[in-house]
Amino acid sequence: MVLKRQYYGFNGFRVPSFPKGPRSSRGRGLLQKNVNENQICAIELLASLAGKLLQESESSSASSNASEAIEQPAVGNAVIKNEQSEDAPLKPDCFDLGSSEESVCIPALPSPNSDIKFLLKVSQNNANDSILGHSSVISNSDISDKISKEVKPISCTNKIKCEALPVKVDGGSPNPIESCGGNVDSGFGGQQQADALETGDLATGKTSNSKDPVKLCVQFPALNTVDKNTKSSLFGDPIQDISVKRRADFKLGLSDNDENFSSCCKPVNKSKALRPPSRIGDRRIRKLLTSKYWKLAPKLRDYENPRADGEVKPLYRKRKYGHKCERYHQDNFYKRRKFSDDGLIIASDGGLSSESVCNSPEKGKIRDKNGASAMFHRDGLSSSVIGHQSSIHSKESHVKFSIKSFRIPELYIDVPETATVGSLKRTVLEAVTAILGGGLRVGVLFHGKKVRDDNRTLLQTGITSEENLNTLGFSLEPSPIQASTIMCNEDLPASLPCETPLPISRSLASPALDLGISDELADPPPLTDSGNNIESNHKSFSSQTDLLTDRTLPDSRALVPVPHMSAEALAVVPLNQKPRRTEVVQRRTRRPFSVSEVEALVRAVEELGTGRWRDVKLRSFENADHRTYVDLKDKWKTLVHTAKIAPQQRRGEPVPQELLDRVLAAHAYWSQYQAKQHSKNQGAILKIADGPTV
DNA sequence: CTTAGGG
DNA sequence: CCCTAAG
Repeated sequence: MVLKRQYYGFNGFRVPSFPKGPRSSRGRGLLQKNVNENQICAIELLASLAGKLLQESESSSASSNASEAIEQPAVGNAVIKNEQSEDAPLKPDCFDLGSSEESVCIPALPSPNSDIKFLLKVSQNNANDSILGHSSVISNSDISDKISKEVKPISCTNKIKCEALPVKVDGGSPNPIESCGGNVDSGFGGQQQADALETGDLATGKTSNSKDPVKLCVQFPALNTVDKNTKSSLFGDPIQDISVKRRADFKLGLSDNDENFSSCCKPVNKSKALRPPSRIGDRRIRKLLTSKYWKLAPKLRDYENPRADGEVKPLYRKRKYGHKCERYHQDNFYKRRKFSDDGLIIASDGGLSSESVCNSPEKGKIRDKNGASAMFHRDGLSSSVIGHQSSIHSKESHVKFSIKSFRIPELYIDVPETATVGSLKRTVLEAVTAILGGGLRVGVLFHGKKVRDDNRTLLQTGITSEENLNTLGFSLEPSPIQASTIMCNEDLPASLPCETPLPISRSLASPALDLGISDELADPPPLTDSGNNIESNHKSFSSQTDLLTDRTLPDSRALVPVPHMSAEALAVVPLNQKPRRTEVVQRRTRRPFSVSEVEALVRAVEELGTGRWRDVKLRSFENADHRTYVDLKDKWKTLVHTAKIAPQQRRGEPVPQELLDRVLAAHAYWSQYQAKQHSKNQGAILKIADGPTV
């Protein structure tokens, strides 16, 4: 059939005139962020704290009475003690996060009991722009950097200094904490920041006043556990009866967390150079990880966050970023496991999730001027830990406990209605990150649903009125930290206005949130793309999970249940056992193509034709690293299908008919083209009357 | 690594 | 989206 050239405004279809670039050109190496290897996984950090705490209590129990320890913020306590006991002395200075606008000072020695307030200030200017993102990025890396120096690579001993907890993020207002250091690293966007600084100063940890900050209580989900009884809390809450009298080795045995490790630890470059030699092995592992096993994932977290999409770690990243991580983790696990015999075992379910948002009457609203500013004081991150002393007191007490959740008592977020969700996420992240030391990303939940569009404003999203705030929640998730500063315009160059988030937000925005389990059921037939069936997944959970249940995890509720079994089964991921769920792979999160993406795709295909997906990718999706050429090809496939069906049958974000028409036209054109080529190859010189000219 | 297709 | 066979 002859296509009307008019259809295509420009030159109509053009036969690929240029030869396929040498494959060599493929080498695209971007987003390779050097993530600190020592980046500490939040979970580990927390777990470590717990461990430290326990150790602490035991050691201090001799001289100091338990109450003492109890009175003080566990963190501070632990930190201090650590400092003395551990080899590397803590640096008295704080960690400066770099930008002058936002610096995070982490006092090495938080004074116990002191009501330290932390402020997080973000100037308006930065709220939506890159600066914020930028600083954020810097902050993270910086933190991890710093921490890495202070903290030994997490090892079996888990010596981690958690000086990172008390944090103050502020533009530079005087503050007790601030004395700890200078903004050595600052130097980013001085001008803007200067302005920013003036916009507000929340130096004093006072609640912000005139504005109605939204008070949020962020709750960290629970670290899993192994046992019952003893309850203790970290971070401020009195520790109740920590039965560990002796040294207890602290172990982190995350059943499904190994994945988190991978995401937290450090993304590995995906360049070949960094890849482990054996590809065959990779391949095998990959296979193992895939299909058959990924389904197990749901099981693990199925209880985690029922109504909020469970957090899932982007396991699929492994593929891209290498397998080093895997090994790394395995090693860790192995080590940990070895020690598990006489240690604490903390199993944590990977995602730190949080939700409950407490709407404080007084400060109930979000509004206010410019930048998003958040301030929160740390009465202590609180968490409840349920511990249990092993019945047998022989050598070392075995303490198994679970940390139900960590909480950040008060987190005041004060942002203008015009702030974007993305900035809100960042703001919260800043706060949380400062506290946990990075490695996390924040997800926003509203009405139980994840709000992924970072570009929507709170107003648009409806996160403004007090009533609504009640349904606002945040989730903490392990961050893949691919802070790709480079990837600013992840989206289509041409079509998208560059109001796109920014580096940081990118990572934040990346829907690692969807339960990994997401789609399977949700995936609609190859009709339309898009469609936010994010929520539809919940149901699938149960059914699906059930199938997957296995004895190893008697109780699927990742965090809650403390299987009666030994650590072996639970915490320590049976690394040594069968391949099994140790490596549960998650399905990539669904990312419906936006209209602009479709537009770009159509345009590219019109010009390049089908069959050259790599080129299409390079041409229009170079910066959209989450779109592989296969994705593009698949999308095209669905587009063609969509274009053929009745509009009523289409689902998801409607694609302009105009585009669909172009899809059909292009599809027809290129199909014919291909057919022609084919016949040629066969030597049959078919004359195709109106075929496109070559 | 890419394509092309089925699932 | 995933998985794979093929190239």
